[in-house]
Amino acid sequence: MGTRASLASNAASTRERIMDAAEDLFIEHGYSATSLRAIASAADVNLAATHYHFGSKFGLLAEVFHRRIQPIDLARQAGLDALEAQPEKMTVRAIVEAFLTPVVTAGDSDPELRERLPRLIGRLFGEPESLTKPLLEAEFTDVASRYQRALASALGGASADQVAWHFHFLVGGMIHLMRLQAPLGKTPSAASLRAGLQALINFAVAGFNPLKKDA
Amino acid sequence: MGTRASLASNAASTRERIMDAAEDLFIEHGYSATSLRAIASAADVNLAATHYHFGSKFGLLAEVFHRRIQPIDLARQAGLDALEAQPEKMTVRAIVEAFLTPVVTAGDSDPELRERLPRLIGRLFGEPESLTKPLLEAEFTDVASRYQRALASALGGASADQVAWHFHFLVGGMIHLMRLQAPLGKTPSAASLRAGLQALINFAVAGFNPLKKDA
DNA sequence: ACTAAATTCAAACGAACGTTTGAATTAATT
DNA sequence: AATTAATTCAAACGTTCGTTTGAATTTAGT
Repeated sequence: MGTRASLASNAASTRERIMDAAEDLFIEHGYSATSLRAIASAADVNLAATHYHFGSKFGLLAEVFHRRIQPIDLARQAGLDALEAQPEKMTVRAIVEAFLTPVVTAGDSDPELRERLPRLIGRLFGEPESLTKPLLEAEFTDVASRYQRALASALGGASADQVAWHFHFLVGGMIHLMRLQAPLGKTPSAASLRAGLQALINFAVAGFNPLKKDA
Repeated sequence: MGTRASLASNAASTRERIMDAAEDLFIEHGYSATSLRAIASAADVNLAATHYHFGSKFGLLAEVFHRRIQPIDLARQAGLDALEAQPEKMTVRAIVEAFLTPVVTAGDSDPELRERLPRLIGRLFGEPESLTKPLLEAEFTDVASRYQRALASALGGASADQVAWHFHFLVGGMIHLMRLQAPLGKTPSAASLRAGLQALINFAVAGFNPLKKDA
């Protein structure tokens, strides 16, 4: 019996069906409340296929997450690279935009992805830390601290601690935005993700303002 | 066999031990990943006691949540009542403070509570909506919309939609603040909840500013 | 002290869980 | 066509889950 798939013809089809179904169910019910049997059933594959392709339930989660977060991570790195090449454009607003926009633009080509990606991120940040820490440390910690350094610089050398707090709130607003069907009383009316993102950008840029030093 | 406790002598002791243990474990591992056996064991009570006192696992969660959120809810209502009695003090900052401070002041008397309360709230907002919706609708929706109305008024009649978006981000920042040991790269150094709350107040007040109308 | 209600307890219920097995089947290689 | 590897499959592994039962025990009321 093979231990892991490497490259085969229609194996990707099974793998992808499992990942798609898992993503849907993780979003809807969370990780712990989603069973591999429910995933296999929704994907119309045999239960054992989940372990054959992903090794374990957590391994499946890791790949589902990686598939979505990597493009965002790369876009964020590229966005900061582009700003660093033109230092005169390195404003707080530009940095905030570079951090936030990949979340929506990553799904520009695929309408289905555009809907699921934010919800997956919102869900994952809500899972217990013991579950998410290894995932986020692999693909979020680096870019987060890089953006904090850029913000501190653009703010004229503001305190790293204060920048870290504000960056926390920016991320918190982003995550909360990605859970729009969320428990906040009435949801805003024309709730397109893009409009919410623009509001968050304005909110965060204005929120960073008090930290600015004239230097 | 009795169906539910009403008032007895040391029954409250068992009830409270269960709720305390459940709170700890829900915070640490989330709702689904926490078993009633683990709760009963941590509380040093018989497994069946959980069903005797709370009816079901969800019933236990509901009471654990209610015990913590109700004082905050009442303080928030009282804070807005006080501001409405003195309309000249009804500023954006005062409203934001009235909304946020109960989260920390509610635990002023009990140091243990001060540590657990924010983490419980942070955890609960991260649970799947199907689980939290009935809980939050009972004890959060009303006060949230009341604060949104107050903010819209203090901002000189700003658009309800825009206020709703910004209030979303305020709540998102609050929740994220309450998960400080969170997955954000390095945690800010002197991370007392009160310092973070002050930073969030400044962030949010500045964030609401662009909505202000001169009217 | 007696009675009745409230509470605790050990034990078990059926169901669902993640995981493993080993044979059957399909695909790739020579 | 023969051989090997990759994948799918039905079935079961042992464990844990939320819940229920009914008797034992403790507490409250008279």
